[in-house]
Amino acid sequence: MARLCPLARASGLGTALDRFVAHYTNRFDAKGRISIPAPFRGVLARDGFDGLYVHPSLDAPALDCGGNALLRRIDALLDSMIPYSARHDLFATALLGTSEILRPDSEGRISLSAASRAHIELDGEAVFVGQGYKFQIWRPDRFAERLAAARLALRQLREPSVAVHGATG
Amino acid sequence: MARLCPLARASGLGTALDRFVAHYTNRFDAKGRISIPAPFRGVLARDGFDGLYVHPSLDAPALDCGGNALLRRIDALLDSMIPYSARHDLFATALLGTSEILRPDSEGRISLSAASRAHIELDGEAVFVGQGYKFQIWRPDRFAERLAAARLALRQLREPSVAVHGATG
DNA sequence: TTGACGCCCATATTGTCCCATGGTATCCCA
DNA sequence: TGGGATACCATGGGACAATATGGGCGTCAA
Repeated sequence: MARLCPLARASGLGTALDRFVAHYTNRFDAKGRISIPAPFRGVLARDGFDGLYVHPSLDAPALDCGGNALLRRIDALLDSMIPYSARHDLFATALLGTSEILRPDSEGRISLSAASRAHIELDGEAVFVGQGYKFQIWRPDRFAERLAAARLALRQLREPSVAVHGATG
Repeated sequence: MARLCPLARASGLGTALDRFVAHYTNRFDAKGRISIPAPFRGVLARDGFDGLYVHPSLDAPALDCGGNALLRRIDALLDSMIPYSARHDLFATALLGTSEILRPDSEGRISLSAASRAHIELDGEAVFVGQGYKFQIWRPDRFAERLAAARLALRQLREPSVAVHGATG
């Protein structure tokens, strides 16, 4: 079984119904396949999207993944623009041109394209990070850095005057 | 709307399956033929257009391709302009006058006209870029440049001041 | 005749489907 | 409460199908 973060294990969030929560680390096999965590597959099934919509994250070295909920956000953005305008085409290129619709196999595995793997420099393992209406795929060490930075910022926010190293989570 | 297969209608997949998404790089063979990516062929088949409508892009060194959905967009654009106006005739010439209708062979390949190839300086390889209701054909290096620009523009539009570790949505 | 084009077949590669397996968590019953 | 049985899940690998690509051949028009 995939390694589950302690928070999810303790709270039972791993079985959340309609939102992607918690994070899981899985391995790529020799064929380049990787399992979508079962809880995420459950969310996708509820979402009604028979497949997985994937595109490079705009703000992070990661891939954004989801179903109809994610697709609706992209549709809303494009529909707000004038068809056939330069602006529409530019955004369609960034959002649709770099996307893929993957079809998980019967075991719930996907094969990421070479372009997607290269974008986040995936190698051997990947972390699936729940983000509510979508989830992200990270390179493990990059995600650890991001997580550490987030925690540090949180501590500093709560106790600005206390030495960071002494704080306990 | 294009006809939806029963599965797509039932599962809500229609909006995804009827759109050109992702991008693929294919090669020209010695005869100047190139394969339309299979997923795009599927969208075209669903669209019902017998052939492939192609014309030079208005704003980019690329070719716009599609079926009935693309033609409807062009019609709508022209209908929004004053008939016989200079503007109307200009667009009609650009969108209709320089277009061609190609017949893919039994393997799903097309042969672009010399004019079309010259327009985007195609040589050896071409990138097929999904844009929803249409797709574009690019020279690979030009597409890489456009993609970088598009992603930058989108990032700036969405969140002018992005938090380092914030949620990306 | 010659070259462009459509149609057919061949092939290597890639992707998909199916079954197997080992490990882990969960459940059930004593 | 504990221990065994069971279900679930990630992972591995073989078989098969789909796809991109190469090339031959006949037709038609210039």
